Amino acid sequence: MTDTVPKQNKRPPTIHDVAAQAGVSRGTVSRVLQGGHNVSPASHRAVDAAIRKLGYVVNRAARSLVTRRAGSVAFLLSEAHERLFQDPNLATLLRGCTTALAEHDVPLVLIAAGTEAERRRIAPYLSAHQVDGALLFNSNRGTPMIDLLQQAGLPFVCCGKPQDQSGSISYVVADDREGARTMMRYLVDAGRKRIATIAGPSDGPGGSDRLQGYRDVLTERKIRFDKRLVATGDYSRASGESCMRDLLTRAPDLDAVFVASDLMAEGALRAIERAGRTVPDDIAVGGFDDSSVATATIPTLTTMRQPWQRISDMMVRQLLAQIEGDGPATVILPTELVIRDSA
Amino acid sequence: MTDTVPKQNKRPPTIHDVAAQAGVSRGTVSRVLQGGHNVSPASHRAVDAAIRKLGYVVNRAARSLVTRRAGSVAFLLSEAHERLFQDPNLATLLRGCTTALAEHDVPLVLIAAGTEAERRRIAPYLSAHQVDGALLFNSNRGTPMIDLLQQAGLPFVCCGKPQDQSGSISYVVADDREGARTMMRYLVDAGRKRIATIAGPSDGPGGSDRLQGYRDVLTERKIRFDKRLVATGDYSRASGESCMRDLLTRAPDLDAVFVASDLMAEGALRAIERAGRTVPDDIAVGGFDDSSVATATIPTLTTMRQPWQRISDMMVRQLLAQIEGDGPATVILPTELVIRDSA
DNA sequence: GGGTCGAAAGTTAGCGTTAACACTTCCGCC
DNA sequence: GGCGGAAGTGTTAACGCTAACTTTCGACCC
Repeated sequence: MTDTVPKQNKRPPTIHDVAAQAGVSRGTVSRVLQGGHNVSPASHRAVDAAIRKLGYVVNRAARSLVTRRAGSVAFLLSEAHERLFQDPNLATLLRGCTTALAEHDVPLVLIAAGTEAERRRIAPYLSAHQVDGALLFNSNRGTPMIDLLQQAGLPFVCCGKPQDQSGSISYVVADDREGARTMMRYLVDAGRKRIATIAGPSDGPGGSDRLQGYRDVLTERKIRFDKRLVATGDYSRASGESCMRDLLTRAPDLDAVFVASDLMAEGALRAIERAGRTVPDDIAVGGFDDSSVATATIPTLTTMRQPWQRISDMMVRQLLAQIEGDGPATVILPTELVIRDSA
Repeated sequence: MTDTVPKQNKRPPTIHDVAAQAGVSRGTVSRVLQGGHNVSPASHRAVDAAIRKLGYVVNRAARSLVTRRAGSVAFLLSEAHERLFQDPNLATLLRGCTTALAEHDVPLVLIAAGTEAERRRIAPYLSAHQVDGALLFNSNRGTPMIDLLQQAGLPFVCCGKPQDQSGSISYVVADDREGARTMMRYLVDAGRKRIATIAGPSDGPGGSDRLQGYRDVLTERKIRFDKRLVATGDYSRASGESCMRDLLTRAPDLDAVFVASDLMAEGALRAIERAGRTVPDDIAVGGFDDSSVATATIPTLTTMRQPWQRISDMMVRQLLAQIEGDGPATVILPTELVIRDSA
């Protein structure tokens, strides 16, 4: 009379089973799991074979209990709902961090922390070290989340320069200022004389650095700064469009525009088209990000590529290092000019 | 001679500390943690007070070890890289599930499973039940991930109807067919006579249901089906634009178009504008999704809202129920017509 | 008054892993 | 030939929690 239930889930193998199979002690198996120091090649091979044979996977809960490490890190979604849904960079970063962490076998826990209520809810979770560290996107807008993390004594790494630089906070950014300079030099070298810019909010990602880069090159090339050629958007498509309209009104003779994000650049392209001007013949447009929209526009966008892959990797590396006891660090990564049709 | 290190991290309080503080046994504290059955009101209060006073947070690793439950669920990113970055619905769903799960105090682990290599890597992780269940987005394209989950014996819920319906698979979808009908009836009732449609790929989200809804209403209203009025895109902006161009060539007299996604509708708007026609006067445009782009277009999009909030909630509820032992179920949620400027 | 029952509480045995410790070898060296 | 040390291995005590088991204590009923 066999069991009627098809095949009941028999317990997964434990380190004990592996030890028995390999003919060694649990301790030796554990040592192999930790990297195999002080284990003879023969034992190592035996254990490896046993692990494969049994399909053994370490029980993270048990490990976590004794090591007092969660073995996972959090990605904090600190953005408000609306913004979250629109930023193509967030998706890119999230994907990059997930992949980078997978390489280290560290699960990524997604945590919503956009509202005050959410922050209150997760505070005990973080304080109790249910994760070993946290990754932050766009930490720039306000610092409540950062305060919380510091108070919890949890290692964390921001993507983007945090506003409050008082404490030593780890962060990874693209070189916004130099990137802006590169784009500007490209426009100048292409013979453009009246170059406008649509900057982002000074407290947003990139901060005022991209605007600063714009000014740097004007100075460098001895071009007079004209404040009529500067507009400030909020990184949304709509703001890019309205800023461009304003610029075209204030300075109809402009022949290029450096836009601080691709999304705004898309809006700008639209405004230019509606004004009956052409890109790039009348007006050259340079973006920033090389996000997914850059290839979707007509014409496609010439833009500065942010090295998201490397940014993710560095954030993860920095975070893991910090968890291991390293001090905070800041990493600045170079951007790359991607030439397409708009300039 | 006090310690020089500022304030070393003293151990967080354990259930033992709480018991001592409350003057009860560990068992009683645990019972309170489980919901407080068979605990006298007095003890319950004492334990609650102790928990608050000590700032106690349960150690999930220890709990997990003894309950043989991970206490977390996975969100599987089964999309290839490029698509992932562009789908506004994914971000919405991800956010919704995170929030819904937070309510149940269940962490969401993000797992990349878009490539074959990634799938191979996570297979043991899933088989070893390092998560209690999985949430899937867009399971439609192929079933390798589903096979893997079934093999691992892990409960899971899909967003969208899975292609392979052989096994009984839990899924949650918006009522695509009825939604399409609603939009179509709206267009017909508005006096449109030649209504075209841009459908999505039949193996994509929404499948052929939205196209079916289109045909349903034609039949219902005794309008002859004209295959020149049907184009098939791939849900991208670019495909919406090119499909619309085709439609305008094949049937210049069309006076409305029902587009199976907002992103494609955005492309369609563009094609219409370029063709020198106006929306909604010449041509009415109806979208599907009510994603973030719907309010960003000019004119804003009339569209069918997918109830992402409820979809997330139901997915989470279903998954948790399944983890508790319930059988699979399918949930179909109604969509809602959102009237804006394009129709 | 003895028996039964159930609620409320205490007691205890693990859950699977690691890390600290203890124990053998075995090698090289004085 | 004894001694120190290192490499390899086994042994064991936690880690914090839950669940099953036991105990206590009244209430209630015949």
